Amino acid sequence: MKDVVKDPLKVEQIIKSAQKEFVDQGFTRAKTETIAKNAGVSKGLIFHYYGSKANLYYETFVTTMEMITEKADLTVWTGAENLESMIKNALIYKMKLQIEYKTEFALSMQAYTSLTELPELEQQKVADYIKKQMAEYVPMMSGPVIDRLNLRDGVTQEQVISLVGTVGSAVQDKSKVFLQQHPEATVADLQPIVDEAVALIEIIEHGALKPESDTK
Amino acid sequence: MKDVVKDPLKVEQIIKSAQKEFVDQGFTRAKTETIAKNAGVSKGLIFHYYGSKANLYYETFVTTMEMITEKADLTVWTGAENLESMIKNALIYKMKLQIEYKTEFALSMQAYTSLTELPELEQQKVADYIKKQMAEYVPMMSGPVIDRLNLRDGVTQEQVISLVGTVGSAVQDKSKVFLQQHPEATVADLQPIVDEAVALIEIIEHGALKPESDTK
Amino acid sequence: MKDVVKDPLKVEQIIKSAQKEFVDQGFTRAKTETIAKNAGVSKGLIFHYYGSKANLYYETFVTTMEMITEKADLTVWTGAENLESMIKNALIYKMKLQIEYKTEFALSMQAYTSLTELPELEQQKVADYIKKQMAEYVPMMSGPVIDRLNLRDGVTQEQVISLVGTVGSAVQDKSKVFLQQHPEATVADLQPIVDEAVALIEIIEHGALKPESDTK
Amino acid sequence: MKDVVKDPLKVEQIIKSAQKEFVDQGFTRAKTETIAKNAGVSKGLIFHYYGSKANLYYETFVTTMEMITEKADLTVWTGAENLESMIKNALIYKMKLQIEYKTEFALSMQAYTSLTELPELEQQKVADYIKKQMAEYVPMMSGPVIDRLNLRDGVTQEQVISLVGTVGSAVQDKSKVFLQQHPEATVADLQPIVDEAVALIEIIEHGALKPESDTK
DNA sequence: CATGAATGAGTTTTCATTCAT
DNA sequence: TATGAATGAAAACTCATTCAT
Repeated sequence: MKDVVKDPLKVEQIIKSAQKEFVDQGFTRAKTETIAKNAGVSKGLIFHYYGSKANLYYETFVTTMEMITEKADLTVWTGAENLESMIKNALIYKMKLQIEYKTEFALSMQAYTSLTELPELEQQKVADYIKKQMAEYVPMMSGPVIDRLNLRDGVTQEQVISLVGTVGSAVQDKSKVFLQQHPEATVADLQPIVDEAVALIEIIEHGALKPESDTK
Repeated sequence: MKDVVKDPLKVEQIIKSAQKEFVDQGFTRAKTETIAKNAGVSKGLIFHYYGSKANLYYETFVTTMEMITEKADLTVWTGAENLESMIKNALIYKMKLQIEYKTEFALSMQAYTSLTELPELEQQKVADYIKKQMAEYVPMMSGPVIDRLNLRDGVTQEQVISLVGTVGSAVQDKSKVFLQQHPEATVADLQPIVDEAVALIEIIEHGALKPESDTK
Repeated sequence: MKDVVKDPLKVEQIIKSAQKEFVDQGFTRAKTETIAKNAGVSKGLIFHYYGSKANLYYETFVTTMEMITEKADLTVWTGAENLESMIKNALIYKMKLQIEYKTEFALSMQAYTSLTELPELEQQKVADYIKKQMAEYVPMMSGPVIDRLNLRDGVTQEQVISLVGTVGSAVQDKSKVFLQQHPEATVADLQPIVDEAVALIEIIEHGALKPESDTK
Repeated sequence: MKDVVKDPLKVEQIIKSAQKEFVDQGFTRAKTETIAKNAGVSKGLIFHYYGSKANLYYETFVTTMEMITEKADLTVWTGAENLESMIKNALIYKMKLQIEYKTEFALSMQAYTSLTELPELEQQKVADYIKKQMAEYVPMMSGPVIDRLNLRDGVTQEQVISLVGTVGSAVQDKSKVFLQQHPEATVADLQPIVDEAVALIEIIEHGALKPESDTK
């Protein structure tokens, strides 16, 4: 597929249409016909560009992930003074993105879930991409703040990252469901979910930090 | 389908074969032909019993969930003195089950993930089942112990349940991946995952409980 | 099939159930399962007795025809003085039967129509039966009256029989449709159809008979 | 189905092949595979064009009816001076068509007969089409001549139309059977059937008209 | 004799993919 | 390069028929 010359405009239309269809229908029930129609191109072009539906999925996924990570402003993670404010900032920022790029986020969250629907090869490729991303981003995102935390004896940075990550995922899940049910929601509407999460982070913080540093 | 007389032995063989095929291939790639062959019955019988592949999935899922919940010994949850030992006991017990009933657990964990592959109707039915289960079991399992905990001011039971549940899910995910990669694993092999989780719970406990009670 | 000992009661139930199902659904869409269930016997027995669905159809058809012709009181045809009264009597009598034996009549009328749905062999057998019946009954029924008619020169008995038969068929068709739409209809409700037909017969009579005899 | 672009040539081949298969085998026993093969197209294309076998039947039926009515030269009906010559002309003309378009006519005559084989929806659609056609054509065809007839007192136009129609149907039935048995028959071979029918019409005419007008 | 659970051949239908234009 | 009509392999599903009990 590498040597096929692609019209950037059409690529954009195809990917956008594919994102929507894959998110709405899942990989299996998504129809290339529908994707092509909504993209305003022919079915043939999609296969010309991407070779197969499975590879279209992979490319759509990768493109989407790149777009998301590109938009991600790491400073909201790295600039915070304590866990609580970091999470709060990060969550709010993420929710802004999640609202603005609803479909893209949904796709990224659905990817792991869609794995079994894919053929062997693409299954592997998507899984590898996710693994690579994880390895790269999770520490990068939380590390700088974690470094500055005054952890209790016996508590490791990895544990804190793990707990925070877990809570973050849960928040993202809740937001997704909420956004599916309220497509016109704003950040304000998601505030309760943020507040809930922040409260949980507070508990974690209290449990992870040395008493003297356990005051904000 | 309710009034079709079913041979319990064949039902068992079919469900078992279906569990394996659905777990291995996912709903879409699973072939009724293969399920029938491995169950030692005819394709026709499966349709005679279950009406459609989608409904076979639903019935397989429900049967599996019932089997799992039936095996679940709630006392491991309800009998513990503190969060840490409760989680420890529960996790170890759950892992034993997860090893013994690898396929069943995999199916139960895959269900949510398979939703988009199912036709509308079954999608709804599976989702409803999951929702109902959640509502029923989560509080029942963690409630009794949580009740006895001496929570810090400002920390609610719901928050603790939420945190513990989140960690539990993460452990289950890790175990599943591990078991896929090491099909012959024993509980001992999963011990590191348990230990990790227990450490996280300790942090949560420390963060959630009043200082005076925060010593075991 | 001849050497299979059959329980007369069960035969009756099967035939009755088969008549209804074949009439309601047509041969193709009729299900042996449904026939067996409504007959209160097992599917197996039907095949034990009749060997195949197609042969069941044939036997049902023949039994039905025999029942109808047995009930037919030929004197209503043979006793009349003129065409008009013959037809009138005959039609009314036939309608009584058609109301009383709705399903049986419907089956007999549907038979020709169902031919293409049958396998070669039964197609032939049903067609032969119809042909034989026609050859036997039509002249027997109208002959005696026709013999007594004083036909115009150039008008043959065959022509009159043909015209009368044609009108008779048309009436039967109309009655059937009417009975389908008004299952609880009585002979009185069908009177308009009879009157219409009688008027047509009057015209035929007028056209077929010598002027001097053309007055009742 | 309306918005699928269809190659007129292929449509023609498919419809032609479908006509033959449906006439030869009836709806149920007709195989889409056979239709496709004889049409020189793939099975897939037929479903692409028509969506289902049942709808293919409906479209084949409608196309056939349209072709027949298009070919029908109404002047043969409307131009005649008296009943007898009208029928004679019409029958002969119709038989020419029936010979030339044997399959098409056979399909049109079989339609009513095939109704029970079709799924509910198509059953309805075909029945509706037939009803609509009937309502539209019968009066148009016979009306103009009937209008000019000098009917006896007590004889209505409707009655004459009814009788003539009945005879016409009977002729068509006979011709169809004859043509099935003698596929190479010409109009001349069908002459006896026409003559028979004309004789019947004469009788009707004699019976329906005022004596003074009852001479040609 | 009678049963009805089980079979599997036979069909329809779907849709990713191809390829002539 | 782009199209989209056409393909046909792959699967789900049906139901008459069988046969062990």
